[in-house]
Amino acid sequence: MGLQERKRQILKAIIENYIDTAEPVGSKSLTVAFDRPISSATIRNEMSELEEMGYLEKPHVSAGRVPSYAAYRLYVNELMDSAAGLTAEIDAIRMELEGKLHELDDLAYTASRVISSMTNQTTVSAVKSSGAKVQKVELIPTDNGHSYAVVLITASEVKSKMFRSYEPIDQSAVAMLSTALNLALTENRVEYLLPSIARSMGADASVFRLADAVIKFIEEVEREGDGNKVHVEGAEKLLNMREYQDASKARELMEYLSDSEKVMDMLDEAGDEPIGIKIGSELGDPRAKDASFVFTTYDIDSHTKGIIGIVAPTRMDYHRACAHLTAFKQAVRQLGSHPTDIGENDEHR
Amino acid sequence: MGLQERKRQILKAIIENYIDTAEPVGSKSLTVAFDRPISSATIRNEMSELEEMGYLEKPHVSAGRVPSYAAYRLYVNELMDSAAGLTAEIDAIRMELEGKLHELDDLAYTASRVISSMTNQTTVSAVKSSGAKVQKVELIPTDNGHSYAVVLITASEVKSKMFRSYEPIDQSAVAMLSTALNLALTENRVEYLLPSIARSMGADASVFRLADAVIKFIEEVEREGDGNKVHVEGAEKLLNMREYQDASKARELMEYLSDSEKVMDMLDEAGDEPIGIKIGSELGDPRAKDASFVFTTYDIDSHTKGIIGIVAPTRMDYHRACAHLTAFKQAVRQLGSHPTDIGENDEHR
DNA sequence: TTTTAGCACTCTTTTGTTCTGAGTGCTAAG
DNA sequence: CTTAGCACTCAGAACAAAAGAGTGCTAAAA
Repeated sequence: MGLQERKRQILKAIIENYIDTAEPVGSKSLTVAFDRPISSATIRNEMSELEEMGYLEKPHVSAGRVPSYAAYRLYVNELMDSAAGLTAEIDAIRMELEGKLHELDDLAYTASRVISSMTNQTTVSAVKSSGAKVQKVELIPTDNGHSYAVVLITASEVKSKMFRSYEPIDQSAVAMLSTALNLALTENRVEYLLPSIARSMGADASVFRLADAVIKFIEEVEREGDGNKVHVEGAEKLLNMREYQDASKARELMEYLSDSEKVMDMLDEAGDEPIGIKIGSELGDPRAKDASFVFTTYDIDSHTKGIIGIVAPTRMDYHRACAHLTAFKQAVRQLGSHPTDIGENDEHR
Repeated sequence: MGLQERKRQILKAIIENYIDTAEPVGSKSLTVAFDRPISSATIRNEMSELEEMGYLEKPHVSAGRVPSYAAYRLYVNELMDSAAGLTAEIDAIRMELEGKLHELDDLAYTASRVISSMTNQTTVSAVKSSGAKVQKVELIPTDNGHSYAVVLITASEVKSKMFRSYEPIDQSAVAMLSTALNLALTENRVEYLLPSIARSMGADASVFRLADAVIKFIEEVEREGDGNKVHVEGAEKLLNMREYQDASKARELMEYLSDSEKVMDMLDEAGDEPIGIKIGSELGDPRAKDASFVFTTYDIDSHTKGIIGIVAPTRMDYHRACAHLTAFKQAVRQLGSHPTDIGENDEHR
């Protein structure tokens, strides 16, 4: 159902104008926007057809037109100059980003801060590790004699936690426990370990309790990975936008952002496209119906994926957002693909 | 300069009324608020004196009166029913809190979420560890042969980080490095270690680099402690408040909250009072001049302090806020003072 | 001396009205 | 098919009047 070339041009101009000004655009203001000038009347005709097709709406009869959801969808799919043709700008952004993202460590957090301040928009980011397999456990005594640091190592991640016990713990029993735990890990039978420990060293209750706590921690790490926290950065920037001058509108959206596991879901669903774009109702929540989310996912390691994106009104500058995220993605790849001599990598959460 | 009893009563009534309604309160509406009824004219007289003394202001001549900064200060200092007389309510809140805060682990984050949702207000929290002394380092090889988990143990905290090296690292050299590092730690001379390592094992560049990275990490942990991140929870709740219906007002305050190291400063300054209250301009930032911050600090361990507080318009319900924070403080104390058999404790950041 | 009723006065808020301007849709001519 | 012209619509601004809330002051009552 291809749109004729001129309609596309007009629609594109309307959208970009609206993105810029947040104000309904009228036929007159468009006459200047073309090589061969067209009269406002002609544009009006086209506009009214575009309206019939569902690409434009008017807030009221004597306002200009405003792009509809369908228009934005079309815009990002077909009309927008693709990020591909933008290498120069992207390179510039990437350079700037690379200067600020030194380590994969804490990437999600840092990146959301940096991108939020570069774009002056709200960003949302999250990290999820799944299927992480704990491969090794270390029990490290601390000097006072009754606390233990427990360290788990998964494919490419360390997690640690401190446990304290009221009574001192018998050293040799802990050594045995450690061996047993690691053995159980390689054999994948951690869950059966506790009873047998109870049998073999039942006397020493404190070791048993330590074992219990450690096993719970192992299971938790394997089950939940990284805790899946979602981080919203620069929420206040939404309040700069025309469409969120109304406090209760803004509040709704912010609630959606902070409450939502939707972001995690997107990470799960995210296909292979480099940049994902969810427009308005595609976000699947009435509170976010006037917002869009442009995001990208990236791999931190084989078990850990990250997602980061920009949230803004539907009339956001998709082009710029894509550029930034593309640049980010490149910067990460470069950061990751370069296990330099001592590359610092992720940490505990 | 004690205020006569009746003036105090009237002022208190005005403040509490205003806290409740956010609307200037007039003389008439107060006549009902006393045991022995007083006429509105009398109240008007008192009010106008209170105004002269600087406790009341009027937005304009035919509105009621609004408490001034001085009034709030007086209120929290003298007028407000002290939290002490509230044990029943506090107990109830504490019970609820205890149900939700199981571990010191991640306390700052969890607590801010829980308190924000209980009070329906914005909370700010932060953790700072200072003077932490790294006492032990473990270098744990992971199976692939060229990555190392490095674990630091301070007084009561574990921190870990993964380092990768491109080439495999010689095991025995690492063992030596580990010994050297721990020795240097006990002797407090980590900073002198690197050159001597370079001398003794200069051949093996990868070990040298690992050493370098680990030492940097040690220094970073000792210097910066926990990274001092400030966490703001429930920012959107500000947008429910009358005084932040204006988006740009709200934006300013939110900017202040997320940008600010002021919270950290407060933690540093915080004296021994159980609850701190900063009203309006006391926050020392024009962006926060119409807000107040009620906060409390707590010890996670001897090197780690936390702060958590509630942010709201100056006409916030100080009483309730204090009750919640007092309850929180009690809950934490109970959590901490109870190093049960296996008490789970804090983690890496 | 203190309290209170009464009343004039002030100033915001609300409501209603008119006016203006932007932008459209339609018609008829190019 | 495009464009000029024009009547029409409607939101928002500007203005005016009315309503309402609350005060300050005065003079009488306690």
